[in-house]
Amino acid sequence: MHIATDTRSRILAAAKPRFHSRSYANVGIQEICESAGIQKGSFYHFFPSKRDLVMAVIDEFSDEWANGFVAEAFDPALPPMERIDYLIDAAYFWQKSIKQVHGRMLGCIFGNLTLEVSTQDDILRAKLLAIFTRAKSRFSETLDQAVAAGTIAPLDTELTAEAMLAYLEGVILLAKAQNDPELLYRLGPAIKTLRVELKAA
Amino acid sequence: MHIATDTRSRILAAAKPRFHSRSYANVGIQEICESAGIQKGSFYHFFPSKRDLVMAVIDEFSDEWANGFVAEAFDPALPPMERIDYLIDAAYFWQKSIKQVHGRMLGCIFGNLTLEVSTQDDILRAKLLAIFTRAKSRFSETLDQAVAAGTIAPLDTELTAEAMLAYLEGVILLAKAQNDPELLYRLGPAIKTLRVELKAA
DNA sequence: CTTGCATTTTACCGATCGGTCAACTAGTAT
DNA sequence: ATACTAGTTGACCGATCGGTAAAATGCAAG
Repeated sequence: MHIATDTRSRILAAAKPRFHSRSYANVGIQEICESAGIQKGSFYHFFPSKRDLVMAVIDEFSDEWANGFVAEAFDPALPPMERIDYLIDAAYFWQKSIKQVHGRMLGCIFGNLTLEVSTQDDILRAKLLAIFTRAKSRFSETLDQAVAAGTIAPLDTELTAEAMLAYLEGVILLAKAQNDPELLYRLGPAIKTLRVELKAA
Repeated sequence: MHIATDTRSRILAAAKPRFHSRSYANVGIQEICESAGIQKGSFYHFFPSKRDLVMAVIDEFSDEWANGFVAEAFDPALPPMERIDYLIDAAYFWQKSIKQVHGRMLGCIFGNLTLEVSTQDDILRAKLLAIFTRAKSRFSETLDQAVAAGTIAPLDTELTAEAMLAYLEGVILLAKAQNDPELLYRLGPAIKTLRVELKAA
């Protein structure tokens, strides 16, 4: 591991907040290079294309969440339904802290990118879909355990998990439209009222 | 009303499907002019800027919906909660028919634009927020009537309406990530299970 | 000392971006 | 006939886009 790989991480460090706070199309390679103190040719030594860069950014965000709030929230030591509360809380506080620093509600980078690029780039769409699929399984495992524990009545855990994920993304979308993370606080807890019944056999 | 105003509508006709199927940044004025058989200078005779164009596009979509499916769905003759079913159905069939023609799930242009531009352009954000606010009040009126009719137990109709709107947008987002409108069919009906309780006084 | 490889720099590519401007056309009203 | 105006044209602006290629640099192993 050379110190030189530091260049790659400087590029990522410059790209991450930009893609999060603006959009895929609105962030240029040149700007990233300037911010990283790098020449454009050097950028293309580490990333074959802009798409590869944003995929690396997606991975970084994904890892950050998986090892951070998500790991805390989906702690097996917590009662299942409390994990969902925890996740909503974490999302709220995160968005709120970003707004305090940045002045704006930036929302979920996965949702942002999905709506921007998924009709134009199937590879990016697949990448983002994989993120959502993983998130959904965290929810469905939790719901399975809640049903097993008798905390909630039996339901279609797969579909309800997907519904909860959709709801979370939707609330973040609306909060972004209002530039106000407080909407997450007001609407977040209702996620637990969502139910998709089991289909009769 | 001159025939010449036909130019303006040709511009809009070219712009609408493009902004819907791609993104704000990815659609250029030049492309729109070519598709409309128009010179660029002519475009700027009718629209002061790209932003004004997209606002006109937003208005057109909004009017289309308001006079179409939304008017049908929120028909006072229907029992309140059936109106919501109707709206979900309409959204599903619309997305499905677009996919059949276009090959892709395009989603909701208001949601798409919101996530793309709302950190970068407060005027567009305000415009989109107004769309959502109007949509929310359709939901909340419906819920008010459902509560009054005793169809559903009392709840916070304002917040529940907002939750339902968020859920709808979220489901469309996830469906777009999967490029599959069927998700709307599977998850849509669960919208009626959402509840935000009245705050104790 | 040399070979080889990873990294970086510099200059460049054609294309496109949103937007401007002055000249021109056509129809209308006086 | 003339003057005014809405509409249209085509050329043009500087800036930026994503990406490329070749030469230079630094470093490490033989």
